[in-house]
Amino acid sequence: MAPRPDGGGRLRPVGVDGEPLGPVEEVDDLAGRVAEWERVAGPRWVWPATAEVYPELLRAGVRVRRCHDLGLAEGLLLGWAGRHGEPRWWGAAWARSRGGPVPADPPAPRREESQPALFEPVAAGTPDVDPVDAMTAVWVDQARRVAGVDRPELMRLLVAAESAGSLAAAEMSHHGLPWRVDVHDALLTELLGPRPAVGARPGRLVELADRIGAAFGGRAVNPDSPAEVVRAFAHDGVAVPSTRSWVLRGVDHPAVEPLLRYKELSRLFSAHGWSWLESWVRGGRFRPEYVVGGVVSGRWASRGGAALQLPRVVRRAVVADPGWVLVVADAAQVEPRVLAALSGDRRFAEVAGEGDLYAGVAAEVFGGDRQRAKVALLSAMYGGTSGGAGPLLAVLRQRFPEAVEFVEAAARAGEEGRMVRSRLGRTSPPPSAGWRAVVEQGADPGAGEVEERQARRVARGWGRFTRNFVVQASAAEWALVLVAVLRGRLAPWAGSAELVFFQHDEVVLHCRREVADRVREEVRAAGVEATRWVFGATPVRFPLGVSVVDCYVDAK
DNA sequence: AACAAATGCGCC
DNA sequence: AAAGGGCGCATTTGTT
Repeated sequence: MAPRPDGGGRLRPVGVDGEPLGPVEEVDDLAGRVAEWERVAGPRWVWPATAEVYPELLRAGVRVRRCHDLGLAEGLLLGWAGRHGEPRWWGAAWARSRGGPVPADPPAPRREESQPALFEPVAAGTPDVDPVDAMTAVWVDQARRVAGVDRPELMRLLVAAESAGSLAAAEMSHHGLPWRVDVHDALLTELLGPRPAVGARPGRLVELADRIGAAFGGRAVNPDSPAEVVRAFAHDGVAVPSTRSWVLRGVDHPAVEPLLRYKELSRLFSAHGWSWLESWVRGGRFRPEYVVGGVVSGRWASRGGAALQLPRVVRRAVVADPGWVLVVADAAQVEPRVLAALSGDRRFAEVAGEGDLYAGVAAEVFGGDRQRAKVALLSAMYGGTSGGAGPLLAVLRQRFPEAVEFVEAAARAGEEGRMVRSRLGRTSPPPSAGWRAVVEQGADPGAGEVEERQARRVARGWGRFTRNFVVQASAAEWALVLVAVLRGRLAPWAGSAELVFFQHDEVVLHCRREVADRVREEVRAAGVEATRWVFGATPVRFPLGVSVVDCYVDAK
């Protein structure tokens, strides 16, 4: 399908090999035609980019079951080939498949002009090519490239899940997260005082700033300025490297307590205060825009409203409509479970059965000390060794050698500048030319100690990235497939149960109270199904904590 | 005045 | 001995 900026477009049914099954249709009401096709056939829509096409369909009241997002698929396939930086929109993909010069960027949509923007790049090169033909060619070419990777069935799943995720993302933005402005406002007033005039600080912050000044002997100190705060501490004979909260917590000075409180409240005020409410909540809904695959690891990013960083306190304002409830599903300890499944470490997989994984590991090797087990595992997955994690990791390795070796191998690959891949085939970007230059300089026989040390540091840094990539990206895939499966399972409940929020390993649904129990079961079943899709017959379990609540803050 | 980097903190 | 993955956003500080 080739949409036009004016709401019309061209489409044509094709078979699985791209062969035409009917004529190209040119319609003025694309949404209406899509709805008809959905009714009679339920096709997989091949289109340029869900984020550009689907929101408008949703506004017209049209949902689709399946799609193939050419841009997202292109990104995955380019990444597989180690060509992460190249343009991934469908026009570039088309040019690439023809061996022609690849246009850098899609033309900006220009609604007013008669020449539809999406047609331009094709028209510019070869005026006689129909965009529907070009898109079909890209789709066929992508299928061919998927078939060429070493586990085509997994890449096929990834491409399908990414597209399904893009549909879910647009639907979540469309539906929105239920948001009670009155509750949020009351919360802000309770913590900060009444809403201040534009440009002014709320009363509670002014009061805390005064206390901070007084604690520094009456000097004027702007608590928002780290440099000033550091100087003020120095003046009182207290050397602090920075004003980070965790640093200040270890400092003995009367200004610390009000400073910490100030930081906390000032962040609430500036990041999720009244102006946030005015910018992002409309008609009782918070509608963030999700960027599917926006993070290298395949996690989603978001644009606007810091949707994926909603602080716990403001979740109090997320309240189901009357007669509705929120079903909040949170996958527990996904990343270590993913590591268990990825590595095939039998003993580790056993402790990654049902229940608390960290406790299981603790019982196995750390004498029941859950905290040490957690530190050891985080260090394995992130590459950190602070807080005495190094020896703990060594203990972990003795008991779970394959699991630890799996992440160590990924780290070595990164240190050597090689790429690594997730379970389904998402590929880490190659390191930059600057990185290679530094690392190679360090390996040079004539290199000095400084260069060697820098090279080692830089190489290890990239190793930490690839070490984490294999786990984080595979975890993101499990969650992506969960969303895709769940979306399918919820289709019969359209209008009574909607996905409204997704955050890495947590989904929130808004549904009528009377269907909540059945929805809860769908969520659980989707978790089991996602595990089977991504990892096959693994003994590892991915338990989902599912709460049915009126308010998001009450989940778990 | 406009832009970029650094700082700090929220989430997973 | 030290060494910690991925983001978005607001504010301050430094540069042009």
